[in-house]
Amino acid sequence: MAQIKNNYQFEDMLQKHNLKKTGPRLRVLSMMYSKNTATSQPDLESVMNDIDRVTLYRILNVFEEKGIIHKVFDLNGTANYAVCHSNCQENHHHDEHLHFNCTACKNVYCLNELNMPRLNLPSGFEAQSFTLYASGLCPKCSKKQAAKVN
Amino acid sequence: MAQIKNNYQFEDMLQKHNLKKTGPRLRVLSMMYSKNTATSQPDLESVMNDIDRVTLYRILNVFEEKGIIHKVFDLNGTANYAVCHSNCQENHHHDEHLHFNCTACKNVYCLNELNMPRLNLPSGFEAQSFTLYASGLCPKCSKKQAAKVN
DNA sequence: TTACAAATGCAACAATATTGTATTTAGAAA
DNA sequence: TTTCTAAATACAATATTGTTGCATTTGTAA
Repeated sequence: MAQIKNNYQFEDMLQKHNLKKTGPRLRVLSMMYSKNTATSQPDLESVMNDIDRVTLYRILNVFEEKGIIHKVFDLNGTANYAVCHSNCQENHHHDEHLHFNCTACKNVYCLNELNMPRLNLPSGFEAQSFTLYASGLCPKCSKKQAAKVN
Repeated sequence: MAQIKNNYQFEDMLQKHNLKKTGPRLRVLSMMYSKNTATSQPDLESVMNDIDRVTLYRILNVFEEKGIIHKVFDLNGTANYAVCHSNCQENHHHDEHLHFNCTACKNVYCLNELNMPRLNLPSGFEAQSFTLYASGLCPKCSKKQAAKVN
């Protein structure tokens, strides 16, 4: 699931988007690519605690603008960030996949393989994009719970 | 769309949920039932500016617990509150409808008539609830835009 | 190596939300 | 009606999340 990439590939990614190769940016990239779930803003902040808070916000913002990551709010309204796997372009995301929010471990999974079902909205509504949220138990947590019961 | 209710009905609602009939609660109820869209927290706060901020938060929280209203985050992560039209019960909401966020007027519409499509998740994921978000132009704003073009 | 735009770090601030506690009030009981 | 009490409100303080402005540092092109 998690794409393993080395530092050279992250440097390439930055260069490709006309972003300077800086330590903070490379560390944020490497951290986010090492996980198969989205990372909440509070988590990011505590893990990247050597990077200035404001710098972190600005890094996340440019990455989002460039289509490198996308922001998703979990069920508590907390901002989460995940790498884009679909073909996102600058200022034009294609993140119409399912976001699964585990109620136990709080992780947010991007289920890219699940594309949106077709929907016909009430007349007058013109939808430009969709996002689907589900909450429940992720595979790990549902296993744990099953183990407890036995 | 907007359910017209009078003050006696709001008093009944409070009583039914074992909540004391107070001025602030009645005014919040009447305000929210007068609209067919969700209301953002900032809007609520400025409209209900005679009610203490903290009191407003606490009112919204008990209403949500009791299944009278539900909270929905818009595309900017801003909290919005809307009355529950489906049969929501205490601590057990049934708000699996589409939330439509207009990119022009920023309103959030609860499209209750649209029920969720069936989805089969990747194995291991056990979903307990779904929410669907769409963004684009609402009927009013798409009309306005059409008028501009002509 | 130099120069400069871009990125970072720091300070201040704004907006959103929570906790604790004193005061007030709705509604039950006398 | 009056009294009493738990619940609700108001107020103060604080926490969290996010933004803006500016000085300093740094990546990179010349």
